Amino acid sequence: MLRGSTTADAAIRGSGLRVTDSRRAVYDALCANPHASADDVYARVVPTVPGTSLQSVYNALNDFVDAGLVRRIEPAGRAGLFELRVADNHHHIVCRSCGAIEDVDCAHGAAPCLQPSDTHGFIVEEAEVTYWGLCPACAAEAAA
Amino acid sequence: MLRGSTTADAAIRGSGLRVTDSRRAVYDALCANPHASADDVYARVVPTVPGTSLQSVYNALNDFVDAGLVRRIEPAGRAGLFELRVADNHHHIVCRSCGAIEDVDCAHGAAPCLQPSDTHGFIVEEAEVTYWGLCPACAAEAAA
DNA sequence: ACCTTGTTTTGGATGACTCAAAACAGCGCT
DNA sequence: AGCGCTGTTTTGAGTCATCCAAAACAAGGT
Repeated sequence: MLRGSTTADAAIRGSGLRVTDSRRAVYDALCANPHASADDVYARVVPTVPGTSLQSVYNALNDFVDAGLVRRIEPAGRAGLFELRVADNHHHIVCRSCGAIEDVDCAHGAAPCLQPSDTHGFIVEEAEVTYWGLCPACAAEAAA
Repeated sequence: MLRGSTTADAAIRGSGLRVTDSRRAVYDALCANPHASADDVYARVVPTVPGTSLQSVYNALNDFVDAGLVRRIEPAGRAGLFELRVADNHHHIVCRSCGAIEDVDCAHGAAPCLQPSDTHGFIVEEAEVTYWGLCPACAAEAAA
């Protein structure tokens, strides 16, 4: 029967997309790994959807992003990452050593959480913050 | 004689790097275009340093970055950009429509200009902010 | 002027991602 | 339950930014 989570079904269908095994598996993979690259997702999807392709994963991810179901982030120097948390203006903290990523809620509540000092006439729609540092494990290792 | 700017010479030599025509030209290109991709730099360098290669531009840019002379930024979905402003914790505002970029000084003065609400145990070294929006030209066009 | 060592050139390789056409499968309809 | 329209997946190739490595070359101290 290969039933996946019904929440995935609802989310996918609710976005006006057809529900397929492939998409369900991609959605579930993102639930299991909240900051996954396309390769990460593929690795999780392959065992349950044999014969699937990396391209299908990209298709599904891009469709989800277009539908507003998934958010794509791209820390400098890394492959794109996908996450299900969406539309809540949260940010990210990235470990410079091992690449670990955690969510950081916006310190100031509602979006946009910051205003630039000088907009140069730009209309600012969003402020994206990336904190760079060391995760606990790498910090401990560096101290030794 | 092909003399380039003496400020370039001083900066390059001051970083412990040898002064070459190629590097001088790359430095000058960054002066002329404060947010240039490797291709942009190459386009500006070729006319004055015939026979140079894109790889040489990459070499020079990477050497500059390693030496702390140049900063590399990478707005999501775009090629890396290089700038001479360094070590002053400024941020960027990027036009979603045409890709125009401007510097934005840190609203809160000294680095790091923000602290996350929850660090998840990470040691935060830097906060990088990217403002996304519409430049004046694209905003005017969108309004019409 | 010379020699050491850093730099440039050349050519190839990689990773992340996209494009496009043909095969396939949801799901609304009857 | 079956049909068919239309969206989805597969396959295979292609692109772009960037890097790697070996050989030719040149900056600058002696």
